[in-house]
Amino acid sequence: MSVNIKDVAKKSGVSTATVSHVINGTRFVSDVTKQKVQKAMVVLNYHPNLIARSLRCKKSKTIGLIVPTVNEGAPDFFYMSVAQGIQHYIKKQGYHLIFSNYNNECDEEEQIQVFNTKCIDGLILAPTNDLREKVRNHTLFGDYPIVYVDRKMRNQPGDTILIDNQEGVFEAIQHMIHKGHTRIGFISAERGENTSDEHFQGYLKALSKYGISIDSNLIKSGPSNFETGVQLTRELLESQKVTALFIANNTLTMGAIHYLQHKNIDIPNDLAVIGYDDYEWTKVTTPFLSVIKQPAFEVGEKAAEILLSKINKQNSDYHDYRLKPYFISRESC
Amino acid sequence: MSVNIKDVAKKSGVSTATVSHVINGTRFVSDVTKQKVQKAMVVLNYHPNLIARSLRCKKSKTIGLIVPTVNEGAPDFFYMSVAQGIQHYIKKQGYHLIFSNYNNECDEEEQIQVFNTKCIDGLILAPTNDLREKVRNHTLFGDYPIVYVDRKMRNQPGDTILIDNQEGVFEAIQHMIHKGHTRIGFISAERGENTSDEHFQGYLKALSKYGISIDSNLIKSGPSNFETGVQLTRELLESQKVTALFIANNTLTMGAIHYLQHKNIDIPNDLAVIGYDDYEWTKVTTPFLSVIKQPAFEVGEKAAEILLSKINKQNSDYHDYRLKPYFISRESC
DNA sequence: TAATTTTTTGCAATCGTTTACAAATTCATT
DNA sequence: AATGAATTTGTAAACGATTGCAAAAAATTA
Repeated sequence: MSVNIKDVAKKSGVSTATVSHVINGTRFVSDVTKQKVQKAMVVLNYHPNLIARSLRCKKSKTIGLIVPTVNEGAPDFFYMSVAQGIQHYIKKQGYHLIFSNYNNECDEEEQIQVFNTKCIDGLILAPTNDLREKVRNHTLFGDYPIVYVDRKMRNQPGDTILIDNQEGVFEAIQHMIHKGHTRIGFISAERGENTSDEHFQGYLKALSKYGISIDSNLIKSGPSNFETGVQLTRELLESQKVTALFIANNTLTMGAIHYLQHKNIDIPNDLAVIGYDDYEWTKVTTPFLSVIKQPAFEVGEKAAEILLSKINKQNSDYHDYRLKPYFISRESC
Repeated sequence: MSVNIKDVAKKSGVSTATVSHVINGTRFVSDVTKQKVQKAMVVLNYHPNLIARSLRCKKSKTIGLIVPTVNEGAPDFFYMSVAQGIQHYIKKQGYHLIFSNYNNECDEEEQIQVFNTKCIDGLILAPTNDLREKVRNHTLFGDYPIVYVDRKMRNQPGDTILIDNQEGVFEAIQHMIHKGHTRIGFISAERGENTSDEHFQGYLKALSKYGISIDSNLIKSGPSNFETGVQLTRELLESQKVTALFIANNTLTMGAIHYLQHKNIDIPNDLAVIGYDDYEWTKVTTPFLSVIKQPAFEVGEKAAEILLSKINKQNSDYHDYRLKPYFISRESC
């Protein structure tokens, strides 16, 4: 792989400038020389060195991605889909993705530092809470555009791609109401994060739209893990009479479903259920689970689209973009 | 980001050579100048440009990864874990990963071409059948080391990291036999791929070790999808009397479990079950599913380890490495 | 044919590092 | 103080592309 532009130039009897212009179409070259050059390129099996090109042009055609693709040991499917969406979009434009998943916050900062030296053209980042604080002081980022996904970064310029969490929950609850349910349980991750808060808002909005009063006994929340899902579901069902249950988090949904199956509760007759995230396991349950599906892949695509448009200076003002989740109606409600 | 080594040199009153040597520790520099240089670097917030370095050193500290992380629209968790394993290992060594997932074979070839121009230091590749044929003719690869994962590439030099498929199945079946089962159903993906063939060998090996005769009626295979899993399980259970069932493929396992839950079959009393791949959904089923877990993360780590050792010329002969799956004993068998 | 315009190409600097080679400085020795 | 050895630094050429500027070649015109 050590054949370079000079070799091609020599072989075809022209200057490197001409070869370069043939490659990039950046100025007129007569047909006859163009063909000489092209022939030389295939004969020598020449491929331009992108590193040299990057150095000269100060464009690497590479974007960085920093997301937690692994969460407490387990792979985080949401961010994986985001990554795939990005990949899908940028590939078409000849861009590359170098990616890096962080495990803790200190790590995250370090990753950004590394990316800075890599001359990335842009960055897609899912910021932790911690990072939001830190970045206020340091000059952490280089002078490339940044797009944030899933979480907002208030004190920093940049676009943000978000999920319309409220709308997703609203639709699900509304669907339940249309089916005649009025006592609807709601389980979510701990309040405080903007995602769970928005979920809760969606729940309230739907109930109030249809004039159903809020019963705080039907509302539970806790840390996002399997056991809590089991636990909260048990607490809810043992103490309250509900005809429908919405769980606003995938891991909690798994716990809930496990409990319900274990207790042989007839879904949807005894209890209608809508869960969160359309992962593979929702197709194993009996009956198949209706869910709110987050448009993770689309988030990735959108992030990539916005980022590339920023890189190419096609627009310069910052926006938040909210993508609507899908309600996937299967058999559980 | 336009502060470069010259700026540092000027600021600290030394030559760029000295700065470079301070950065890399490549020759002796007196303490006093070393400190001047280091101070200038922090004051200016200097970070060496890795692209320039790559160009000069012909080392990019970047490795490429080409795997099908998306398979028929659905994310492929196996390769995702592989990717994470790689990531985990190379990060510690200061390497980066650029990755690319292919959807069809022609795409795969193209991706390799692109990587060649990126000056990757090494490549990790899950080759398709198709690629194995193609590569015979072309000079497709650059002169970097290559490590193959999951599938062998016979006509090309390189190491291969494989899973000991036979051993995994053997252990599972043996476990069933120890529990007293003799009529053990076996469902796998279509024969022909070396993975399914190895699965089948494991089944045969276990049965013959314990002197259990082979009954071809208990052996089913078909394309890897949910419906086939349902279908084959039904066929097996309706026609044969079996007390245990092993499914050597995750998607087929999902179908099987769905059928069994739907039919209200008592696991493990009516039927003991061991499935394939320890994905999240195995913890939703009632009872929790015992599985053969493929060491995907470890495959990634091992691939990275071997590749980096090749890049650093620490060894030069090619090997196949076979990693043993884990048998995870839960409640279904 | 000479002058002028148009078409087509080449020269050489540049991007930011690393590194072979050599030069300057310091130190010890006589 | 002059010499040589040891220590410490600097100069400048790479790496492989792109591109502003200008020159050569061809075509047109007078």
